[in-house]
Amino acid sequence: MLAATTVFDRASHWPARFSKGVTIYDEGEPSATMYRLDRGCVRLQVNGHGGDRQIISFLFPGDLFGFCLDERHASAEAVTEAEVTCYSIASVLDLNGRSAEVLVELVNRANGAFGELAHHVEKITHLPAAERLIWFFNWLTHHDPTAAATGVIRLPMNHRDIADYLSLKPETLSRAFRLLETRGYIQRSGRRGLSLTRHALALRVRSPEEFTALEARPAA
Amino acid sequence: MLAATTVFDRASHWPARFSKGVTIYDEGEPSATMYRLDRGCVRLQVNGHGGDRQIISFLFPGDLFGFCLDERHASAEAVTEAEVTCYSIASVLDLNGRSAEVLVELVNRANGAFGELAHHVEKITHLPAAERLIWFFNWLTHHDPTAAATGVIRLPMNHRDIADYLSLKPETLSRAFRLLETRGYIQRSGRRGLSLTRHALALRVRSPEEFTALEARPAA
DNA sequence: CGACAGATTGATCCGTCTCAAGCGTGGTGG
DNA sequence: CCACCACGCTTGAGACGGATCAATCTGTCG
Repeated sequence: MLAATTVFDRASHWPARFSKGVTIYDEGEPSATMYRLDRGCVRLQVNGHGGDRQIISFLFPGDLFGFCLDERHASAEAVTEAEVTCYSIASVLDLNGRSAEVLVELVNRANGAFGELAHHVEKITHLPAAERLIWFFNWLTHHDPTAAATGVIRLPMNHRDIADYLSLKPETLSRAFRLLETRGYIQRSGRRGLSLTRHALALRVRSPEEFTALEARPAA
Repeated sequence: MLAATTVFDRASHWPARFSKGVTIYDEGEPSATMYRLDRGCVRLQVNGHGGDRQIISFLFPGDLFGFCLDERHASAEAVTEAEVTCYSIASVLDLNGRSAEVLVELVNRANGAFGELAHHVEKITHLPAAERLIWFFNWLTHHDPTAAATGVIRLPMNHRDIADYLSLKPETLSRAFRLLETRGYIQRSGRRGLSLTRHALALRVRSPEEFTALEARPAA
């Protein structure tokens, strides 16, 4: 998967680093640079009127972001210290004249992001709090083979970020955490550490749909 | 704006027509064709577990859709009788080798859709029912210069579609309609016709943010 | 080790969903 | 062209889930 992104390495690029909490770009800014995340975690978000914030997606190493040709449609902020590779958009466009892979890669990435967001919307609007959280854990493990195998997750973001991603208030999220813990789906260690129990892992091999529908609703 | 889409007319293309309610493609299907909508209205949607449906976007003439290179990430259905131009994806990719505009056009469309969806999520998760509806009217007028000028709208879709787009139940949507009517923001004629009143039009010149925040909340 | 931001817990409120009847419009057939 | 029928929209009453407000607790970092 890293190989796929090296398509762009023939365009002009350079490394950069953003520290925790820093804004990488803001919605509405003109865009001249796109990024590939190499280490850390980044969030894409839309900031609403009254300080309300909707996190659109969390990005992990290997993910591409900011490939807008005109201006930024959302903001990007570093969740943790983040190392990225920056690509000049002009030179990526130029590269397209020489290599057809560029279009394929960009359009696939864009469509993938769109599809993922579409499903995210469906989930956060139709699932109750605890099931949204399970959905989130499932989604996290898709981006981390280690977590998928062992069930151990080290959350890079705080609860407020998760709440804004799942469209819940921190208090409600906290109650959802406790509910899943009580029911034996997760075990927590500290604020950022958690492991999916055998119980949850066994269920997770099936489709997320079945998992959430059949197992999270009824009381243990 | 129609001129921009004729970029693709150098690729192989043909016309097609779908009647009301017909599925154009389903999520998960392999994709070999992309479309430009010429007349009518199409909806993109994700179908959840228990018959729950989230409408991601309504498409209008001039809009491009289905430009996935591998498989469909969402379903597309005709809201009304719809006339489209179909483009072979293979030949669009081929065209990219000869014309750099192809990449620019596709990536811009994809990013535009992503940005719009991101904002849609923010709205439907943070706004109360009546304000979501106002947001929807505003969004509709962006796609129809005539409506923007006169304030008269002929809805192509039924209330159930609007409800699934705004993530509301039909009953709640109905109450939101009545509320806006009572407060003098809209007048309705029949099930599909409505006009934004002077009151609403005057407010609409400002940003949707101000409009929804300042004017829809307090009782008249 | 100490302090502070972030997380938890409890009590209460409010908006939307749900279930159940009545419409009314728009489309159909006579 | 009009009358009728059916589907979709409307309206009401009640329940429920998440939001809110406020106090306390606890990891994490200096």
